[in-house]
Amino acid sequence: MIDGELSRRDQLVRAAFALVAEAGLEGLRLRRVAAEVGIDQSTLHHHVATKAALVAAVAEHAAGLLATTAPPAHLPPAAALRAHLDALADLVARRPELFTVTAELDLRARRDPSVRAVVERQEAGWRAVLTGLFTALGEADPAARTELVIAAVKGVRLVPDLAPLVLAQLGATDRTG
Amino acid sequence: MIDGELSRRDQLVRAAFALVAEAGLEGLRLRRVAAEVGIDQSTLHHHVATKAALVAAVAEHAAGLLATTAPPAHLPPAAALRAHLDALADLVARRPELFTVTAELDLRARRDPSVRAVVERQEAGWRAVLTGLFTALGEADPAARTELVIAAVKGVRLVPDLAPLVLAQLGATDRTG
Amino acid sequence: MIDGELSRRDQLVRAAFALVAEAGLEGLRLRRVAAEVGIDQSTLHHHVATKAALVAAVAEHAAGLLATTAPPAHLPPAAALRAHLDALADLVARRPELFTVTAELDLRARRDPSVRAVVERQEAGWRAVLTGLFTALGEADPAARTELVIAAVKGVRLVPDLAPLVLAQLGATDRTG
Amino acid sequence: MIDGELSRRDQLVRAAFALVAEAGLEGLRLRRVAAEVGIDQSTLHHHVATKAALVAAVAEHAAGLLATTAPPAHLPPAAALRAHLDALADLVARRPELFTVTAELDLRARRDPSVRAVVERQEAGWRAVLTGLFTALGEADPAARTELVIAAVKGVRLVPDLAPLVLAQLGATDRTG
DNA sequence: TATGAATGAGATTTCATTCAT
DNA sequence: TATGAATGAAATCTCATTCAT
Repeated sequence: MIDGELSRRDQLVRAAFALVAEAGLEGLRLRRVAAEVGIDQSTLHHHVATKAALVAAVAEHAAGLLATTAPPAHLPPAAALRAHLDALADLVARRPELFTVTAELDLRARRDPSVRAVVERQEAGWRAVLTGLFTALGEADPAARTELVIAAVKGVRLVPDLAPLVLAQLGATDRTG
Repeated sequence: MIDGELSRRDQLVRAAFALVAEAGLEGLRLRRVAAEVGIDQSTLHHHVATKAALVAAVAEHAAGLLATTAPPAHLPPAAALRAHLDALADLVARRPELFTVTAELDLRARRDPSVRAVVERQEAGWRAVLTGLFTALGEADPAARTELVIAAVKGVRLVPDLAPLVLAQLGATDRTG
Repeated sequence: MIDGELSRRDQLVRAAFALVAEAGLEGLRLRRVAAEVGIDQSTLHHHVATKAALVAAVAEHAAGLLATTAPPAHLPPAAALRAHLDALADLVARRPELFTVTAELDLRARRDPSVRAVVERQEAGWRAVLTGLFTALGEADPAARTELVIAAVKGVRLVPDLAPLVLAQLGATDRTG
Repeated sequence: MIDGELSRRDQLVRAAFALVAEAGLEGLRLRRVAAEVGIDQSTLHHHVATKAALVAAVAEHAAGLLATTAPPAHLPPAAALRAHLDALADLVARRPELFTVTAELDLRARRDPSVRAVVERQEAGWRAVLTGLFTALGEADPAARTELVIAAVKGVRLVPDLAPLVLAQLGATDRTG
């Protein structure tokens, strides 16, 4: 799907996404979003009712992008985990802004219920996948391993250069010896 | 030094800190900060020149609180690492807002040089401590272990309940066997 | 074009002009300008980006009014000079505020480059006209005569009643005999 | 009288005078005046009750400086006129700021009665001197000549470089031939 | 005489949103 | 779907002035 075929709404969401990556949610200005798409600021409201709705849409967009790292269902657990972590590393490298935006959204989710809903749904899915994998791998404490992975990924979000170094340590089966 | 003896400036910084924890940096309002301390909003500028300066002062305050988790110098490395992680877990449990504020500041640091300066200085110190410990412990890749700890801590910042679970996995000497 | 048909921007500029005449540039308040036109103060910014831009527009407006005193091109020099001075005297009598505003702008021009640009352009045009006339009249030192006229006009700006007395002395061809 | 012997009040008045020359009456800030003298802004109020009083004092100071151009009483009229114009030219060259300040005060006088009182008194004196001289010189219309001189001087105030050119034309006895 | 703290009034500007066209 | 004009609420910051010390 090329850019020209995107709906106005999608264009707006992507423009907002880019703006959040650049200036933060705090720096998000509807005027600029509209300008980026080439429409008037008041026209924007025909496509997105309110600023909060736009932010929620940005959250949905981000969740969609993150979902692409889910491992294929048919793979054996060890390979699936490896595939997932590789996909994450790849995504961090190719689209670092996505993770900046995610960090912004995590903070916003604390105060905005509609953002929280999206963020929590995405995270629940991720958590389920990881727990499933670690359980299949026979890990002693799959939940703990899961949280470590999630925390580590979230923690390197703003420093993409360090992501490979950190992610490489998460695939190892044994944690204590 | 009890609260009543704090300088007005310190009172303001702490009030701002609390407000950031509650409403985010985005929701920080000088009016409310002043009101919380019981002075006029114009008087606030008598003590803190500008909002940016206040935010920087909040960052300093946060850095100071985090510094209390540094392990005592005389401890052997294994105990020092344990002490540090325990102190972190303790701080997360007792003062979860500190970590919320830290997450806010990490994002702000991307755009505000004076906040960035404080945040980077704090993080550099932390990194040095961890790398020293892991080196002393004979870890194969002390830098990698350091980044994993930092990332994991940052990643659980907003979910204090999960902190023990995650932190418990970071002290283990062996990662791969 | 009657007042009711003026663009909002023009209405605002004229209201600002009147306010400067009354209270000085120092006393110019956007709130009052907007109120005078009957719109909200925030709407004013929809038409004029910034206060400085409004002041610059006022300067343009003043320059336009002053330009009406330029003598018709076809007149012989003596008549042209007389016509110009008469037009000036007439303008001083009919629109004394214009000259008050001009005096304000001359001072502001020292500090505001965009006002300076307008003021200097207007003055350069005036100077060129006068020098042309005095040269055509065979004056010994056209530049000197020009500056005397300009200075004298500027000097009586704030005392319209004295303008005729002063202007009457500027048309005389011979200055020293 | 050297600077160190000036009263605090005089120091403040001179500092204010300099600041008006630099930033205009509009840009006059008590804080800066106090800082320039090396005292606290609130201490300033022990010496000058109010900002308006300080401005009036600046006007007095300016009037005092202008008074130095009055011609010695004993000179014959022609020489006295020449002496006065020379003194003016000299003052413009040596202390151009004085004339900037004067221009500011003329505008302020329109709105501030206490400034107006000072300015009018000074101007009345000047007018009396000039009219006396032109009368003694047997001018046909001494009042008119007086106003031309006053206007011309006021008109070149902001362009000291042109002052000699303009002033030179004001001493000539004959105006029409 | 000097100061630091406090005040209150006010000013410009920004921004999301609405409405009529 | 699109727009330009308008709004109202709010926010930061400035500044002269006052008061207690």
